[in-house]
Amino acid sequence: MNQPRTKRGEQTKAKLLAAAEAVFAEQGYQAASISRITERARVAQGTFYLYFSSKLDLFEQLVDDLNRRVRKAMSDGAARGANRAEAEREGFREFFAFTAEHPALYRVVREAEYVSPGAMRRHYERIVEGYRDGLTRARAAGEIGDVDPEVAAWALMGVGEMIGMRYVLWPTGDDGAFGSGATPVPDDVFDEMVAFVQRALGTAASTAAAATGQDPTTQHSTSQHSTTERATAHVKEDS
Amino acid sequence: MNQPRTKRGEQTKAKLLAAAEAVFAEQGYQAASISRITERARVAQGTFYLYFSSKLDLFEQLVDDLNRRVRKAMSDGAARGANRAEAEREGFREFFAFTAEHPALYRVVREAEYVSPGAMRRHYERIVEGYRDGLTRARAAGEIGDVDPEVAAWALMGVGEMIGMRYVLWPTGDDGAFGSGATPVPDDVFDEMVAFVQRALGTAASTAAAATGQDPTTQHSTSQHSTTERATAHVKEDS
Amino acid sequence: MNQPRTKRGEQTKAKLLAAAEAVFAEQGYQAASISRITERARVAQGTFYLYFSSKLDLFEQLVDDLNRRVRKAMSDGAARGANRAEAEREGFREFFAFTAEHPALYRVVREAEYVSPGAMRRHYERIVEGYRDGLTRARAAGEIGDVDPEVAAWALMGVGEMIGMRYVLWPTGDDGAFGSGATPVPDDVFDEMVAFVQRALGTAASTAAAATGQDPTTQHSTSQHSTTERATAHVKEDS
Amino acid sequence: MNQPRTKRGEQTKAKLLAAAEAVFAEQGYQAASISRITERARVAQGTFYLYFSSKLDLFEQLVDDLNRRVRKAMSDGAARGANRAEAEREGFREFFAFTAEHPALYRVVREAEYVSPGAMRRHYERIVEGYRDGLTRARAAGEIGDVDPEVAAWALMGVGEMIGMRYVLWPTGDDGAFGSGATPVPDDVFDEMVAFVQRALGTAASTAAAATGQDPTTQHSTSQHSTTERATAHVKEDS
DNA sequence: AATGAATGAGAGTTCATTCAT
DNA sequence: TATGAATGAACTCTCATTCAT
Repeated sequence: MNQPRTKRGEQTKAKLLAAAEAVFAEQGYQAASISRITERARVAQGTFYLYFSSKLDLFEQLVDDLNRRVRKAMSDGAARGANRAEAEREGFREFFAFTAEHPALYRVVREAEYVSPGAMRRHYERIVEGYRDGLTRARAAGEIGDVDPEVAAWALMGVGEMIGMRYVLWPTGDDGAFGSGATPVPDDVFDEMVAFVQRALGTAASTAAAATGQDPTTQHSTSQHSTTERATAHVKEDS
Repeated sequence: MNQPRTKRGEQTKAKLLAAAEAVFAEQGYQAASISRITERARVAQGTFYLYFSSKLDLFEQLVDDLNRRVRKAMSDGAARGANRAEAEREGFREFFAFTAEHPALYRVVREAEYVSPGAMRRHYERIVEGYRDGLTRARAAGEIGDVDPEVAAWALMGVGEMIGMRYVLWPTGDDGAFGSGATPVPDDVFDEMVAFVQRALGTAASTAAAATGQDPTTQHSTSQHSTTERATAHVKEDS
Repeated sequence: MNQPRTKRGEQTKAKLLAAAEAVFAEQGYQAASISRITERARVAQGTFYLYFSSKLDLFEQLVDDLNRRVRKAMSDGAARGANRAEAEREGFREFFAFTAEHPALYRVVREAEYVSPGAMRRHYERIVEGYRDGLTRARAAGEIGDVDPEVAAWALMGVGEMIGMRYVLWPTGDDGAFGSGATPVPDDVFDEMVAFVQRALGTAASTAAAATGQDPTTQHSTSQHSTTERATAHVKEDS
Repeated sequence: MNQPRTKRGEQTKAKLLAAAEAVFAEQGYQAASISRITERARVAQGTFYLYFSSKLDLFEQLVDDLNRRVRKAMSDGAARGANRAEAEREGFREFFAFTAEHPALYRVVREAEYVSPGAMRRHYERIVEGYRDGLTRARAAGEIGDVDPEVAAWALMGVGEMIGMRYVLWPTGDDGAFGSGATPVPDDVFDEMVAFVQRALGTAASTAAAATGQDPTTQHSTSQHSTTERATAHVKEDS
């Protein structure tokens, strides 16, 4: 409920947040009990209420915190790109990396509609806001086609969320249970998805690459699978 | 637990499923209690266990049932389209209509990760399967670009889900609560989204329209924003 | 929460009410826990909430029920009196008898200010109403002096409550703990109190006795139940 | 736990007692938490246990303190009276004034049966002791009738408590909640109550007045009901 | 087929109290 | 003297599920 006023208190609150993230990721918000969280944090149950007024309060603090961090990661990634196309690619790369490292955010937000609609909307809207502003600037700069930034931003959000869910969070097995080691998106899927998005937006490099016949997939460094070259080459041929 | 053996039993089970859908839509799966469902169905609590072995069983039956119906609606919509582009458009139209009419499906599936991962994956995979098969055929027929049908199908699923969430289910106000009357997607947003998808897929008509610069928005009446003019250029030619 | 719909349910609710009265009498409302009540009633904790929506609901039902019964007892007692003075005496006699038998009412009502102010006021006001109506009629009939029925009724209520607390409920010892066997008011105290009240009201017999210098307290023996016949026998002689 | 040894300590303890009185008055003993009390006193929770060994200890210290002060107020009031009748009247006046100013005492004592029966009995017995001694002396002096001082003292206590509760503490509205501004007893009710008591005791002036039939109510202004005329007949003669 | 009473584990939360600083 | 973090037992209440009728 109150902010910690001593170092010890700060540490305790941090322990609780970390434990909560872990427990939420494992069991989800509803199934996670305060007692399991405090147990994992190795504090007494009563201690929880020193720093959070309720389970919901914890939830909202955690979502807001993770949301801030995922947006930071995404914009840092985008900033790393030398051009619009690279910025898009790197933003998504960071998004998936964050998802792999913090599955709690992802899962808990999807569960949040009935828990805290406000927190859920805030989460999506803030990410979309980032997309939208980037798209608006890019359109003004002629780097992308004449898309509606708002609608496109929501569409991008959807693509990222669904691809993330399918390829980052789902276990490879077919048993429907969650494996412990969430894997990042495979390179070929990632490239395919980026190409999908860039065609949808009419991103310049993509178009240019299509025009020049260059294979734009060479521009990224960390590709691990050889199957991705073909990913967006077709665009030119199609047009 | 068993299938009803009499007409009366069938009606009772149907009442329970309808009540469950309504209660789930209002409160979500976790918050919905058997007693609230039986109350709404106007049967005694014990009656519930005549037809469902557990709350989870009900959940899975309901999700599977709604999934079957939404896929039917989508494929009926797509079949109505005279060409590929129209099929895409009409499929989405039905998807959003179904979402507006059955918010329970939507909301409950998002909550389902920790309730029944199997049911959740099955739901998405079945829809994606439909997309994928359609895309595979369309690509073979040269109606769309050279996209990976699997990845593109997941991306489409993501776009549909997110646009549906944002524009069909969220109330217009900013209060974060859910209004009672879910509204279908506004026309201009719908057009913009369809155009986004068609550019991403390289749907034939779309590309052609983009090339000729024609404005085909006259085909539907209620478009409101100027950003949509180019979105569906192909339709005219198609018609 | 709901009324029982079967015989078994009725019995269970009755068991709960009886157990609650006993536990409230022993420990008071605040200290009594639902689990102690259900334990005493030999039902599961959850059963409690079949018939009461909360601890407070139980409290209010119990207070209202006991209030109804104490007023019945008092008015039955008063009706037994052959004249005004006897009616007063017998009403008080029943009040103390009820207090001895149902200490829960007494104790719980005094605790109720912060629990359910409404229930507390209702309790007192209903009893006072009975007094007030009786006094109003008595004054009209010239059986008592010219007192304000409302204020006098509250004063009577106060006398009864305090004498009851002191002489019925308090243990004889000085240790401040509660004995198990609450004793009814000793005869001499009872007579003294009745005389006090009758002087205050100017009850006919009392005044007459005062005038003639007789000591009306001598008229009765120490018996409590069967000895009452003669209790107000003098009244007639006095008048 | 210990008595404060410094000026600062004394102030802190005083702050705690004042805060406790306020919180008890607002919420009652059971609902009042140490943390709310220390919060209101603007000290840390741990500080509480420097001066009180437990919540119960605080309770008993507070009750004893307030008891001392109410008895002082009452006996000061009584001493102001020029004769027996006036002493009675002024004692009650102070009692109600104290009740209005310190509702905590009143309310908390009624709640105390299960909290600290000892403190409760002590509270009542000390006040009754004062009444009893006064009545004993008055009877010896022939100022009142031949009443049993002990029983009459308890009856007076009851009258005072009930009238105080009804007319001082209860809000005028019918909503059953407590208003913030407790009002002292209205004049007419006060007069009526004093008359009731004086008739019960056979206070000299009262009897005399009754005999002469004089109306002495003109002495105070706000009398509202006609039923009070005869109530304080003696006063005139006394003045 | 249908009822509704009964269960009991487990949830979130509060609180008087202790203790290291 | 004063702080505030930490404790853990105990509380009220909910719920999916079982069972006798």
